[in-house]
Amino acid sequence: MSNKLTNFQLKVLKLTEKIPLGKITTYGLLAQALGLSQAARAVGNALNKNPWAPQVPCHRVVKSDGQLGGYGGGAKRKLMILQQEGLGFDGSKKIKNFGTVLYKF
DNA sequence: CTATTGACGACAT
DNA sequence: CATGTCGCCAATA
Repeated sequence: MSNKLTNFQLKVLKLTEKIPLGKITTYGLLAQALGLSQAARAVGNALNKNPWAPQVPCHRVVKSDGQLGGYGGGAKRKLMILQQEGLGFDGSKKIKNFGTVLYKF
């Protein structure tokens, strides 16, 4: 069982798990919640290894400008899931009412 | 320990 | 508004 998670990963996954249905957050905000305001990249990497997906809604984490960002199963998958959760998209690339659906810690 | 990589962010052009 | 460049952080080889 070589699935060993670092402390950093655990923190990220834990916060991600708290994102309410129908809302989203950003990699940067997650990083800030961890005290690392500039570790957005590292956060994305952590979610990429998410061992408990989709139990941990990593699909609710998007980029700071309202774009989707990436997803382990493919960006398309992420888009569909978010739509199912009631989120709207602008031109199929940006989240509608970004500021409104954005969940802040 | 050093180098490379990657689901990012901010700014410049 | 679209693209490019630099900076940041953690994980991995």
